[in-house]
Amino acid sequence: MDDVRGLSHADGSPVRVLVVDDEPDLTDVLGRVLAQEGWQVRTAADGAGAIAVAREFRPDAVVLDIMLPDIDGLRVLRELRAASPEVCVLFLTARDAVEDRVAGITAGGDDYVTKPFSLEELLARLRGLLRRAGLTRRAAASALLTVGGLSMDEDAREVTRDGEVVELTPTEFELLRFLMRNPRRVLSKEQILDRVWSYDFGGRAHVVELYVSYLRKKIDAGRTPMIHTVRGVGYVLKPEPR
Amino acid sequence: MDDVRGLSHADGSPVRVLVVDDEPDLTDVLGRVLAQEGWQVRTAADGAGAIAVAREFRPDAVVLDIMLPDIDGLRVLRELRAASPEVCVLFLTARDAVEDRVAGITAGGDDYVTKPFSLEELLARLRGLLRRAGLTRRAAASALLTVGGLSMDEDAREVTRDGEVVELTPTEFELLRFLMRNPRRVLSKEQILDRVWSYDFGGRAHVVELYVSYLRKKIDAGRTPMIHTVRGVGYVLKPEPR
DNA sequence: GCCGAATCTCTGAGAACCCTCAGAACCGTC
DNA sequence: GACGGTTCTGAGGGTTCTCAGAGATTCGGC
Repeated sequence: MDDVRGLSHADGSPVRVLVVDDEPDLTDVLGRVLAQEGWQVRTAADGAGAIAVAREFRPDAVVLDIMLPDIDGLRVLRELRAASPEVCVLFLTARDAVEDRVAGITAGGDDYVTKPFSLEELLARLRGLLRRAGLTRRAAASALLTVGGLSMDEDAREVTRDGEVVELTPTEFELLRFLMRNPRRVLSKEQILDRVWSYDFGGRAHVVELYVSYLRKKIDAGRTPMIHTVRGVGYVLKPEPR
Repeated sequence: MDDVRGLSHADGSPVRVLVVDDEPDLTDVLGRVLAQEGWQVRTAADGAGAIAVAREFRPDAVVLDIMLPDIDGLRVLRELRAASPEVCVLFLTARDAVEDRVAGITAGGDDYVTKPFSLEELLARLRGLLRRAGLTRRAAASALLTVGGLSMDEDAREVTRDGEVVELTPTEFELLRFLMRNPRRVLSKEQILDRVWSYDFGGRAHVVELYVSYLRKKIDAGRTPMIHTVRGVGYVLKPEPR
């Protein structure tokens, strides 16, 4: 379970993540979700706060909004790096500000997510960052999720059912990833919507039904179904009984 | 995987690289990239610092900017060589200052890269230096990359697909090298841009699409495609299934 | 077996994304 | 200074993806 939910240090202590953004709603949600994933979380609302917190918290990773009220995010980054060069950074950026400002970021191993993002995407990126940082010296094992006859290689973005490759669109992929990270657990449509779709998505839960139907067509077609409807509640992904 | 990512000494200890440049942004990114490649890295911002660090760090290779704020780079080199004659040096030079100064130096087996450079180019040069110096675990054979029916001789700059030689322009070659070093892993356009293009390149990710299209014409033309588009994410190089 | 509610699926429109072409700008060479 | 090769910009066009609406279907309770 440990490898699926929270990653931890070699000694078992939880990974520390610092979240920096000036919207309290966002830091709140992020803080809660990350904590739920088994990480130790602190938040800060601006650059000065981030630097102060980092000094004593010594985070392993930082989720950092580039647009901060006081100091420029890239400047904050440099400060953080000066204190601990190893720290991983996941940037949050507005869609249009991507091209010019984030240039060079992904080269150093860091990554970014454009607002508005889905929580699953942010989590996946963060996990990837930490995984790669912890594994630099060893072989770069790719993240492999498996549930019954289903398996997903997150790096290659390849999904197979009973050995056969299945082509998925980005949203389908994201939905399946969420299901595979929570096998045997019934997930409500609202829960799925909150995790897989961007936080500013206004639409109804109807899309979830639609995409579950897409997934079924590609994954369960003709085989023993793995995606089950729990009427009035939501959906479960279960490995077929052997 | 180990031979692809980090090179190491015969005894398995990681190769030590010292990076010397007065721009913190540059040493920062370089340091992280090199560390990610499995090397042990230290940085210095000037000649005096470099000499001091080298004394105790005893690097196997040095990435050295010729233009340093305090001491002339060539002077630093002489100092370093005096302490350990074996050290490999990769010079960083401004474009116009090339001929007069570096010409003589490279005779000694060292190499240079002109600013602004792409990270892939610098990495390739550094790997080449270390390989030729006999620091790698595997034999000092020429660097040969192979993915399915594709193979690339980095020294000869020759690429073949299913035995047929393919002519590539410098940028195409660099792009393909990056893809071949990360087979089966989906690379985003931003990632590719950050690695294959020079760090001062202001352009849009659109160029990546363009060059992928060039590469496809030369490499995949008429054959089973190896370069695949992952819509909304990026590109992957995959060996055709056998 | 019937009914209402929940769920599934089909369709189409709009948007996002990607590929390619043509030409301009930029080399280095002769 | 002209030329060939390379790199990059911009625009057009085709494809794919997402999502809303509406009808069809299934499910569970009665």
